[in-house]
Amino acid sequence: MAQTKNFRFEELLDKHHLKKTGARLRVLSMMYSKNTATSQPDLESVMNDIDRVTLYRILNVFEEKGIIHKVFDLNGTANYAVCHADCGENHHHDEHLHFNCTNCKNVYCLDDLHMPRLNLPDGFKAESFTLYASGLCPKCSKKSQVIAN
Amino acid sequence: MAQTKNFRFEELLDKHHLKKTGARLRVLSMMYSKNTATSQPDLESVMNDIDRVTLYRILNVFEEKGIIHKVFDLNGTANYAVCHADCGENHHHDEHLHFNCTNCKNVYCLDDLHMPRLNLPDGFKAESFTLYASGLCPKCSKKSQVIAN
DNA sequence: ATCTAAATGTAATGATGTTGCATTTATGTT
DNA sequence: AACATAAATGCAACATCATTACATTTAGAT
Repeated sequence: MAQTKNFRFEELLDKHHLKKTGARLRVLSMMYSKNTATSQPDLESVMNDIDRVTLYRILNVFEEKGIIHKVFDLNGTANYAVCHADCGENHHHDEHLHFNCTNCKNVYCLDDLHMPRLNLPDGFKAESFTLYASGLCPKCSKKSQVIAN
Repeated sequence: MAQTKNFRFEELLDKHHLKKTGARLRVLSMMYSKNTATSQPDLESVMNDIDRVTLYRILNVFEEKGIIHKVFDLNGTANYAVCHADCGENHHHDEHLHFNCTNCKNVYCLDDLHMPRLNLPDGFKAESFTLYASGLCPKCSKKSQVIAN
């Protein structure tokens, strides 16, 4: 199974004309295994043998290629999540809800919740929308109930 | 008129039990005179006689008091805008659209566009919503037309 | 096996966020 | 009007993050 998955990631890199390096495969494998977005500090703490700058560049190139998209959390730090939709080079579709838990700080991409159509005031030409929400995620809202009782 | 305005800002500071200092009045006057959000670098370039840390703390205390609210632009840098709605201490209502122009980088608060109600997946307890859009603002979309012709 | 462009590591720099402490100032009280 | 004091400011310092330049290594084509 691990092989199947790895194979999938290698294909993905091929498709975007990126060399299949260990670092990139590990980053992909980590990001695809989570249902929350990942910040660079997160990556650094897990893969402390890979240089900070390398991670920075991996994230950048993945974003350019449309493999991941960037989303800022409540503190303004960048988090990255895999693009499930059809993102292409410099052409992102992350018009879903980003939910930032105020307790565990995780950022969830809720892909099913799409943007409603909005009428902008005269002159504004929107190219993309993003929706943010903050509050408690399922795990943390369960915990806070337990504590309250 | 300048006096009328200043008087208004002094009242505002009084209301929140903040001392009426020159730096604070100037920050208020600048922020209220613009229809876009202001980043700390913006403030620093205009008021280069005031210390960076002082501006940082002014922005923080204004946000705590609900005088301004924070919004991150496409680069993840904090921008601040005056709260037109009824924001109180640690209690913000910035659930309107934040429009980030990709050309001039300005962030507009479009207060009239409120959030639609959304049904979150089970377990998610949202406390606040924010809506982002990016694209061209009226000024820049006009310019780009001129260039195109 | 070799070659080359791409990827990585290292070093360095600038911007920003944040805290501690000494000094100054706004404002209530005498 | 002078004073006392808590609040506000300025300065120094440090942490983190974003970003670039350059030297070295490596993946993949020949």
